Amino acid sequence: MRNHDVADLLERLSLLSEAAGEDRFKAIAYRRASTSIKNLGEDVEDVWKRGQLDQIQYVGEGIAKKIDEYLRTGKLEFLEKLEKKVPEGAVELMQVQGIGPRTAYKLSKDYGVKSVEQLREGLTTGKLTGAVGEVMSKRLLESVEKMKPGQTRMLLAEALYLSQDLVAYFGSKGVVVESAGSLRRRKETVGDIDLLTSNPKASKLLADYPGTDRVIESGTTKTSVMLKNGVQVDTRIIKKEDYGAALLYFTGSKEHNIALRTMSIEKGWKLNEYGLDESKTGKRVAGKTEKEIYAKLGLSYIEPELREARGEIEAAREGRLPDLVRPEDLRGDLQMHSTWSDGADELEKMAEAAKQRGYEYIAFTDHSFSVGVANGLSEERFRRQWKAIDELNERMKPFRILKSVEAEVRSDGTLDYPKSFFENFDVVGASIHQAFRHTPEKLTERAIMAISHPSVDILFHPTNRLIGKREPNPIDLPKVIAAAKDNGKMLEIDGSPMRMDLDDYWARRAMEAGVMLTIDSDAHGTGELQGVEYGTMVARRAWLEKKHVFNTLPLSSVLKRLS
DNA sequence: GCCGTTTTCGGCCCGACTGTTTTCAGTCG
Repeated sequence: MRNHDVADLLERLSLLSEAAGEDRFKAIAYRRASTSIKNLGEDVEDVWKRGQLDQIQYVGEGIAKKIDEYLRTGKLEFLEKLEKKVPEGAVELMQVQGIGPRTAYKLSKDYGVKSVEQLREGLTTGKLTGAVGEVMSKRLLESVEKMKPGQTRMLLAEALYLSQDLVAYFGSKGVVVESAGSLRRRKETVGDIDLLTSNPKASKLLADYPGTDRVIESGTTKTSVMLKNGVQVDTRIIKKEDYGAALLYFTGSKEHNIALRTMSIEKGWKLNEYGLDESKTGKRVAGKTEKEIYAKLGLSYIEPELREARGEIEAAREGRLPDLVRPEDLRGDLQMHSTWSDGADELEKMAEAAKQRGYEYIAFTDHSFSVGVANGLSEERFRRQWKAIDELNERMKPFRILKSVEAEVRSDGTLDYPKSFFENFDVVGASIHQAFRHTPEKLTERAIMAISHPSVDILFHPTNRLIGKREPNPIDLPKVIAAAKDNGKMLEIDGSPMRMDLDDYWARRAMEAGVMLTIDSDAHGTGELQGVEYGTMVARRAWLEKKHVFNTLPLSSVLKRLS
C-alpha cells in the first residue's frame, strides 16, 4: 500500500514548486493529485500495474510519468533537481503561519534563514528588520511560539466539549450560535472553533467569555479571541438572509467548497460566503439555507461529515448519498471494561448505565491473562465473572450482558487461552497492545492470525493508535481487511476519544470491501460509555449506513450471527 | 500540470485582511 508515500511525494513536489517560485497552478495541480491519491479507494500500485495511472482524477501525463518513475526506482530525478533549486529552509519556513512561498523564498535566499529556529533568533535580535516590518515581525514571532509542541490540534471530544460550553454561555445571554468548521464536519482533530450567529451582540460576549484570555482581532463581522487554554475561537456575524451560504462556506472543507463553486460557475452563478448569485446581474439565487443552495446546484443535501471532496458531490448529484448511521441506531456496545480488569466501575453499575442509554445488550470485554498491568483475568477468574454476569442477566431481563473478552494477541500471534475455553464466550474481540514495535510484516501476520482464529469475532482498535501520542501500528490494512472479509470477521471502530480506530478512511475501505463493523465505546467507566457517539461520528465520515454496523442489530439477530 | 457536452488553449474558487502597496501582492481559510 503505497498511497501515502505517493501522496506525500506529490505534496512535497507542490511545496517545493511553490517555494521555487514556479507557476502557482503547478503547485495546485500537484496538491490536487496528492489529495486524489490519498482518497483513492484502492492501492495506487495496483492502478500502476494496470497502466491506468492517468485515469486517476487530476493525474495527467506528467504526474503519471513521475509516479511511474517513483514506483519503479524509488526515486524521482525531477524532485531532486527541484530540491536543488529551492533555498535551504524555505519549505520549513512555509510551515509558519503568515509565511507563504514569497516570504519564505526571500527570507531563506536573501537573509540566510534556514530554519524556524533561526527565524525566531533573527526576529528577536532584530537581524531581520530589513526583511519584515515591525508588525509582521511581532505576528511571526507569535506564530513561531504557537508551533511549539502542545499547541497542536485538539481532539474532537475536547472541541465538542468546549463548543458545547460556548454555545451554552451564549445561549444564557440570549444569543444563538452554531459551530462550523472541521468541528461540524466531526474531524478527529480540530484546530480552532468557528461560531456563527446572526446576533451582533456576539462579538462583545465572546470577549467577555470567562475562558477568554485576550482578543486577537475584533471587527463588525468577525471577532477572534485566544482562550486561556490556548484555543482560538472566532465568531462571525452573518445576516439572516446569507446564513446558509455562510454556514456552508465556514463548514468547508475547502476542497468541497471549491468543487461547489466550480459547479456554480458552470451554471453562470457565483458562490461565496454571502450567497449564490447570478454572475452577470448579481441577482440572488439562494443563500438562506444550505439545503436551498445544494438544491439549486442540483444536489441533495450533503451531511457535514461527508464534505471532504471524497465523491460526495457526484453521489449527491446521482441521488446515491448514504443514509448515515445515527447514534440512536445503536442497540448495544461490544467493548467495555469493569473492575474485573482495569475498569473503574463494577459490572452492575456499568450495566445499569448502559441500560439507561437504551441498549438491549452489552459485552464486557475485560482483558485476558497476559495483560498483567491491566489485571488480565485467569480462566478461573473468568468463571467467577460469568457467574456474576448470569445473576445480573437474570435480574435485568430482557437486557442482556454478553460474556466476552479483549483477548491479547501475543507476540507470536497466539491468544491467551485454549480454543475450548474461548467457546464459553458469547463474543470475542482480539487486540494487539503488546510488542507493537514489531516490523510491519510481523504485525500484519499477528493481526491476520488473530482474525483467522476460529473463536475471534472482532479485531478491536486495529491500528492501536493514540491520536497525538502514538502513531498507528504500521500494519497492512488492505490485507487485514481482506482477511476479515475472507473469514467473515468484523473490524471495530473504537470510539474512545484518543483512539477513533479504525479511522474514517479505513472504516470506509473496510465497508466497501464488504466487512461488517462494530462501533464500541471501550469504556473503562460509566462516564465513557458515550464514546460510541464519537465512534458514530467516525462511522458517518466513513459513509457507513445502519446496515454496515453490527451492533445496530437487535439482540436476537446478534446472538444468531455469533452462534 | 490538468482539463474540456461552449474549449486541445487558456483558464484554473473567492473574498477578507494586512502591510508600507499609493492600486496591489501576499497570505489565509
